[in-house]
Amino acid sequence: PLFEALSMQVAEITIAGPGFINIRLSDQTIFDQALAAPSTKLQTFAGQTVVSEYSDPNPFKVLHAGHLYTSVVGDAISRLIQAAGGEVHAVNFGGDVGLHVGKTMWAIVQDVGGEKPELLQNIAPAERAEWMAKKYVVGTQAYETDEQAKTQIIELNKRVYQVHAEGDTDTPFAQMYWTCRQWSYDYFNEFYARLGTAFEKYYPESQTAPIGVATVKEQLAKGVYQESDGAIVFVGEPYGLHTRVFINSAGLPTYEAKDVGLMMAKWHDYHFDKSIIITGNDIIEYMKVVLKSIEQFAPEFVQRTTHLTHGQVKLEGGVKMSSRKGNFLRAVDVLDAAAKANKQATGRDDEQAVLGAVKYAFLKQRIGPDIIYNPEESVSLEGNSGPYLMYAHARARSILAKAASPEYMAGDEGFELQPLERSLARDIARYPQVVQKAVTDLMPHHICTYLYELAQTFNRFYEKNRVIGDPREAQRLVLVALYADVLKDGLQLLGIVAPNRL
RNA sequence: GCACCUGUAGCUCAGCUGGAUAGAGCGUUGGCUUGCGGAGCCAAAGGCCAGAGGUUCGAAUCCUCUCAGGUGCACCA
Repeated sequence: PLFEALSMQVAEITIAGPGFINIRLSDQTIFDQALAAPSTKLQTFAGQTVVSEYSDPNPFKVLHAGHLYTSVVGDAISRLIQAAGGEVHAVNFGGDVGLHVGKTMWAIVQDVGGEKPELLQNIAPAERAEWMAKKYVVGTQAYETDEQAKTQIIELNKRVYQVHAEGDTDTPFAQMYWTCRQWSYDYFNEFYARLGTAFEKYYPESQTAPIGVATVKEQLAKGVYQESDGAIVFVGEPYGLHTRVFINSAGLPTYEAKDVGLMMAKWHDYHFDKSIIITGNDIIEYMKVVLKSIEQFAPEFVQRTTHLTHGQVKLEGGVKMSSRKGNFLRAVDVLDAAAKANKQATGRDDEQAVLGAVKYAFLKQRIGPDIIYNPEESVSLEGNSGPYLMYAHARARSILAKAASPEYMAGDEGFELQPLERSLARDIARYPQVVQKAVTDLMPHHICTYLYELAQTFNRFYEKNRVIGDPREAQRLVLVALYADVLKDGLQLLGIVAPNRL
């Protein structure tokens, strides 16, 4: 029976040199596979609960290019997992407590002239995020150059923890803190909405910190963590890692403890089958230590966790950046550069095209190394770009709009494809395998590479073959429809909207 | 110093669970295109896959070393 089934699908088997056998599928088989391609359902994550953490901006600070990048990548990966049957919960972790908050709050209090929450109303809503970012820079500089300021900032940092511990919403300082904190979250939400991504839950460090502290102290008693110079640390050397502080000598949790708390909170909330954390690659070693420490008391959490890391976003031409001075590449700088380039290239303002351009430019590259972003190239309608594929999709839809909806008659005897039809059908048929690879590797760029190749194959076909009015119109229309569907589906997996008309 | 990441065409990148002649885009050069949205198509030039060893029938891909660039190494996040 297997042989019989095969013989229906295989057109030819040839020896193709030493060690190679070529098996040519029948046109009917290729065509059937193409027909099934756009609607294939993958099962890799079927029935699994997946927590996907990415973006992770800190309240009281500005969103930089890296946040834009990780948001785009994290969104695409979440969509991939979802497409493979997973139930994805996108979450976001950020520091609403910690030294940077102390620095910013210190500068804010200085700037408005005391702990007077009513004075915050002088800051116009549109300027709040920018204003706070500047205060962070001022606070950071003061912390480094002014001993007295440093002492005050450390004190404020403790007070912020206290505000949380006591549930303080009344004192003037607490009111200022809560107001500014909310400004940050408003600013984040607006940004994510613009990108077309959304988070189910924010895990502020103020929430994970107490959990982390409790967990670390509990495991301290069991010997997982150790005391050292008044701090609580995890000694990583036995595992080939380094030692890190989880609770500092002042008794405050560091990022490490907050991350431990985050892991516990995620588990408590979701009982995940898989936990994916997407961050910059500067914290690879850090994360290894944190995970190794958790592995000592909750190995299954760590087994289910994947830490994906990516490089930094740099603008082509390389502007020197210094986060200390606050003149690094911000998320809006990237979007503005793309919008400007798009306006120049097309003469129009088109938010979807700009977003498609930026997302595609980020996603087409393998996750890992730094990415060099070129705004002009990203918005170009020629070459391997988001707008090019969006256009390709619109053009295909336009062909379809001119014809009656295609009907494919299955089971024709002696069904044959012409060479350019065949290569198009073959490329379409490959789609599920490509998505499968992207899902398995958690690498969206495979989809980009494929979609662009598909568009090229289509253009070669389209160059030489009339669709409407041709004797082969019926099956060609089917191919065009499948092509458009695959493009739309693929772009959608990347988080890119593919309108029928541009 | 130790650890990790990266090194493929002029530029930006695919290809990396080993397999046929290493592929795209941009840029350069030369053609095509009165037509379903020509934003395209065809072709040329351009590579010691950083370098050297090793494993293998076979290496851009795996291992070792060297070189170059980047990042991280206790109370920041």
